[in-house]
Amino acid sequence: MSRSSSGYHHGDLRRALVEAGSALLEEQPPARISLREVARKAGVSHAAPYHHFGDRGGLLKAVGDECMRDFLDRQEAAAAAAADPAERLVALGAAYVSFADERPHAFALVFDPELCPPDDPSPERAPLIARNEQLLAECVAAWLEYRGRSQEDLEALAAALWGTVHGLAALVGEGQLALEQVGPALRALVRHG
Amino acid sequence: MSRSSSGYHHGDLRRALVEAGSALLEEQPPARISLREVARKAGVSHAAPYHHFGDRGGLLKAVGDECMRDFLDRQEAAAAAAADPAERLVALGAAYVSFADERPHAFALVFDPELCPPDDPSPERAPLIARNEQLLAECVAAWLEYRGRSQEDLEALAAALWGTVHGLAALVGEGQLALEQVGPALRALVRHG
DNA sequence: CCTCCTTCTTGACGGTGTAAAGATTGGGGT
DNA sequence: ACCCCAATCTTTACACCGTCAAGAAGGAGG
Repeated sequence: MSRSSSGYHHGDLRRALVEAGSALLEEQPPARISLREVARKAGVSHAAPYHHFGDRGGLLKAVGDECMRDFLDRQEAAAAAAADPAERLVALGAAYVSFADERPHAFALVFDPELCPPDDPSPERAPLIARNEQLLAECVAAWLEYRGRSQEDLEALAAALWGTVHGLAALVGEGQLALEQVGPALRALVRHG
Repeated sequence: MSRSSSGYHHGDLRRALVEAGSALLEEQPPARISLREVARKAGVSHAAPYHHFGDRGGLLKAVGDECMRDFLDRQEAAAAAAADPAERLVALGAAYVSFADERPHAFALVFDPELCPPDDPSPERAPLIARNEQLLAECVAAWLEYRGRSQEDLEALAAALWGTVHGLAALVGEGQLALEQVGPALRALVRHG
């Protein structure tokens, strides 16, 4: 079954393709990844992917889902390891930025509006998005309570923090900003109101 | 000279191609814009662009330069129209975000690390980058003085503000955040330290 | 054992980026 | 005035790509 080295019936081609795509993504931006190259890397014909993913976008989206999972895992692990709510918020942001720094193409794919649309209702993506939103909301809510403030503008504050961290991450991922500049930048932002 | 409708010697093909590319960019993301389609739109053979721009990337970069100019003009106009340094900083950010909202593909192109590398030393791009950095630095410096604070961490604060605004702009441009959420988000960020 | 259904291959089509070679034209030197 | 040249654009060609249609291979259930 899984030990068939003869052409047809690969065993678990879907996973193999996603892994091949993920491997290529470490060295190439999403736009440069071709379906045929992924198929070649997985040792199958160029049309094989079409049965598992409808088209090129489908494959890239599956790879993006994998990246999103990694991205989320990292945020959750960082949040879990923090002591108090303030540290937790910082750890969350640090995980966000360092992911973009270490895997810029994966980060770009996750936020590519063509390949990974933001309002994707698919059963693979939707729970990930929900979990990420919830994680952020929880951390911000805990921090607000920790500081003894009202939860009134929880949503707005969450959006603002998301924007700040996302912007720094994007700039780092695109090479516009060095990772070392992020820490000082955030410290300066806290210092001035 | 410029009125030659017969095939060869277009007159000002370079500009025509950039304009055709810019027009396509209003409806398509950079990745979907093909050299041949741009050439077609300009009424010229598919290999014509190669004499003016080395390759596809060259054309897209030229289009990106044009977008960057628009982007900068908008920021400068917004900054010039503001009364005091505080308003000026807000206006700068608002211009940044609204550009990403109105022309998401242009925004994406300007910050595409493949097509428009961040450390591009080319004579078209370098002055634009410098001008933008200077504009931000000036606005932040003026604001610091306006508030009677030290200019010590000017650079770090500029990076932080850039990150914040860029993040919100990117999220809006990618459809992850609605434009209406940006104002409340920033207000919440100011409210809490 | 035979059949069916899933999975994968082969082959083909149009589109793309790019390079090489050929056509056209405007302008400078005589 | 002419000729030649260099710049500009076209034509042709090639490899690669995404996608679709048809066919082969093999496992699962009768």
